[in-house]
Amino acid sequence: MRVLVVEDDPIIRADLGDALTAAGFLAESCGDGNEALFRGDTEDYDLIVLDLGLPSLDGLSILRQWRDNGRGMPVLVLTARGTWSERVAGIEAGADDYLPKPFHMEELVARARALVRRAAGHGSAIQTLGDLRLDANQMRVTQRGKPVSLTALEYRLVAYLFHHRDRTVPVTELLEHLYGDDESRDVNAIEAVITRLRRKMGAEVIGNRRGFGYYLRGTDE
Amino acid sequence: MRVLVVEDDPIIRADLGDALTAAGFLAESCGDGNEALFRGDTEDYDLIVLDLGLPSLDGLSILRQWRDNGRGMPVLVLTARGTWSERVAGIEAGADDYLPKPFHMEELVARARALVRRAAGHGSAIQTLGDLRLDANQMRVTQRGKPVSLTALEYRLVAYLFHHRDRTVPVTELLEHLYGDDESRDVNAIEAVITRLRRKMGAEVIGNRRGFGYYLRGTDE
DNA sequence: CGGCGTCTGTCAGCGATCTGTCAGGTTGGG
DNA sequence: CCCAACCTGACAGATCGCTGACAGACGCCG
Repeated sequence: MRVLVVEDDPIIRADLGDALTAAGFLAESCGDGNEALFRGDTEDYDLIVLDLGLPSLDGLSILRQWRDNGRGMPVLVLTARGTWSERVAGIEAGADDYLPKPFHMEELVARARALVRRAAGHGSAIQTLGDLRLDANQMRVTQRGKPVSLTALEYRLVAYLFHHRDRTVPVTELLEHLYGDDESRDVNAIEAVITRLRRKMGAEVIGNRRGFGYYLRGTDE
Repeated sequence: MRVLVVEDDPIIRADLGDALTAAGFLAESCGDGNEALFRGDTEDYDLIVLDLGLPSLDGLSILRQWRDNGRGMPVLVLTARGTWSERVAGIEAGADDYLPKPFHMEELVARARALVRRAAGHGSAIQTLGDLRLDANQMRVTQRGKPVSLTALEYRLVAYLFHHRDRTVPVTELLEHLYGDDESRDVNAIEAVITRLRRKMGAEVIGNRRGFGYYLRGTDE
């Protein structure tokens, strides 16, 4: 899950990044409005956390431009003053959720998860597929009730496949979402992770369609 | 836009109904938890506004049960006390948005609209032509309901013809699209692929107009 | 600081599958 | 009738995905 944090205050930005990273997101951040506008337009994020109080370019304008350009990713808006008229403005501009400062990191994380979940079309933080179960809150995967011990990277891959269970996910997409675009990784890196995952969960769990990509299937299918 | 308001206080319930009706929704309401549970499970709403403080049955339990039953409609949760831990609980249970009382009706309406808007954004990636069906999500093609096993290249060709079903596509265009411009492939490469496709799907599916190119047609036309 | 264990990307080799090429055959228009 | 366009089967080289081995990176702890 790739998330972009747009926030000018370096300290808050770092805090947000840390919290989201700890929650299993791949967090990138940016403090400049124009850069944010560009990256939101060109890159593929699962979520954007957007502070409205930016110095260079108004957050609402950025959001509006994204929407005008047809970008539909979930956007969680942060703002310092919590008047309801401002909330309405944010939502009308195309925000998916709204969080007034000050807020608890736990709440931000919960809302971030909810947005990603909702975007994926699922209602609950706990999802099951076959005898597999993914708990987004605890970042745990269980199989037949038994916990599967996964590394952070492995979990992110499984979680991504889980959220896109109805599709075959191209390797390029996995590369984009597991690592930032700046990092150049070999396709083989994904293959290595897949191999390790299959060793842990059984070869049947993750399927591959040559030339297309990977997909998840319950082991009891 | 059909919306269900679940709220035990008759006055608030009426206010909500009025505001939503004025906003263009078709509002139904209900004050009892068990009835709400049933209607949410069996009826088809575009949105549900759910008060957590119900006498008979806890709102969170209702929500959780809906989600467990696979009901994915947007749910906007209302609650009296606005502690952040409660919000987290609501969101974790599968709420799509959260509004603490007291709130302004304008904000509720704005959020309701946003939720419905977002849920409507699920454009279908499935196209049909004759007895052929192309699922862009799964990157799969079915014929008369039966899946056709295609390689990546074959799929790309079919998908391209599908997207340009209304015209005859020149071979040069297919070459350009299937391979990068830099790669020099023989026209015969395309012909080979076409042959393989016809063998898999039946010769009638892909037509050719001598000197012009290829086109797709449903096999039952 | 140094040692230790874990995580993870890279490399190389292997099968299996895919797919472009070639060498014909077939068709259709002029 | 002739030529170009198209079809097709066979085949070999290319590609893709899988895996084991390895080493650099990182964090942890004494």
